[in-house]
Amino acid sequence: MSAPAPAVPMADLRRLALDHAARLFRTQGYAAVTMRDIAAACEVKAGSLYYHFASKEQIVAEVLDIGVDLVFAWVRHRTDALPAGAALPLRLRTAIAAHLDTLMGQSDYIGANIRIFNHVPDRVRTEALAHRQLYEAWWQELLDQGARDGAFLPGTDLGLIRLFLMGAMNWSLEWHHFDDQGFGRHGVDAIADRLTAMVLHGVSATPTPG
Amino acid sequence: MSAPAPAVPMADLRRLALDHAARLFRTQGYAAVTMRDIAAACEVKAGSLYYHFASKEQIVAEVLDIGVDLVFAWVRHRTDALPAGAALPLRLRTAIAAHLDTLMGQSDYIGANIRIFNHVPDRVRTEALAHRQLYEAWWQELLDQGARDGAFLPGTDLGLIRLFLMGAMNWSLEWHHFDDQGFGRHGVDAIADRLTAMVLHGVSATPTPG
DNA sequence: GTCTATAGTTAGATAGAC
DNA sequence: GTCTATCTAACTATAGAC
Repeated sequence: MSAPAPAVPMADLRRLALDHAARLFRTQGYAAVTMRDIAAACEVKAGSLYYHFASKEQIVAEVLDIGVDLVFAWVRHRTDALPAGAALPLRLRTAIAAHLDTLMGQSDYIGANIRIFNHVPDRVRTEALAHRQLYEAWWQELLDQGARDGAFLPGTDLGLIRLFLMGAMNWSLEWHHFDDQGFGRHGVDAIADRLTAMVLHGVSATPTPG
Repeated sequence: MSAPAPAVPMADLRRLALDHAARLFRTQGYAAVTMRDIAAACEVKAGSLYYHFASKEQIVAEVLDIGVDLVFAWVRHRTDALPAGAALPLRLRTAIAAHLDTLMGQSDYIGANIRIFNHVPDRVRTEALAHRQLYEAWWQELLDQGARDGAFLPGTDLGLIRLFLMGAMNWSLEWHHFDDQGFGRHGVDAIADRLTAMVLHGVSATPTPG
């Protein structure tokens, strides 16, 4: 089972251009990718893109939002499929696996979002930030619900824990490659298990002090 | 005590240009920053930069390497100052605090390194990667030494743990701002304490299963 | 060491043919 | 719906004045 494609149907070139733009933005950055580059990847001429998009800014704005939509939809889909009373460790492990699955899978969209977010024009970034914050709020609520259920040590700053966790997950973009001989050999689920275990129980051989 | 300035003396404009280039690359990306932008920030004309640098590629190559040099020097300085027999928890906490101190302090260099690494020309990235790997190897050795001292649970994959930790630290670029009302209110040491505690002992209220 | 001026190239975007 | 052609502006880098 892998993350679904975007649900919104669209003209072939429009969808193809977004796919290629996401890949090019992720690998080369925002300013380095030209409308001619995107068009060439689609095997059309640059002028054709302007039938489907008003500007380069519109393309990147859609790419950024699709990235969040894809990962958010897949994480919700997987966690919604859990039994109603599932406890925090299982819910957390499932959400982590789904997030990593999208990052490490076929989605250039969320990779582009993470890598070029700070480098897009101000208007685009402001709107993309609002979109991203809805997703981050979902994670915060996952953790806050766990706290209400008594899953965490008293005094745990779950805002900070969420940021540490997002960083640990999103940094996998920098080291995970499906075709390498390194950590790509780990399955996504195995990596998710390790990260969940570290966040919840740590890796120290000695018990928590205090 | 804060991270030191680069140790290599250089002409005023050369150093000034690197400082501004690092800041501009971090905030805008690589391709989006022009030689005219860097020059304007230094209050000179673009042609003047070519007395000090052969090309834009040379500027970005130096910025990337200085970023690693700054954080590596500060992390080593702080950990070298520990007592000879310091155990892993203290060594890890000190290294994490030093790394975060550089990221959250005045250094745009390491911020630029992290944010534009994937978007610089191939030659530049290849050389910057080799430089970066020396620093990553230092962290791996820190953890491996801890393992030899019995500090970690048997079966811990310290390669993965290092990647999770680097991600949690480096992602602070995305949320830490000294002038905000958010997590910028936490001191660097307090954040380092929380991250060290999570990695070593986790945040679960219940003991490690199994 | 910094400047002006400019060569040569390429960018985003548009108009109108087909 | 895609094309060709093109506008205006901006880019890196260089040459040579000062």
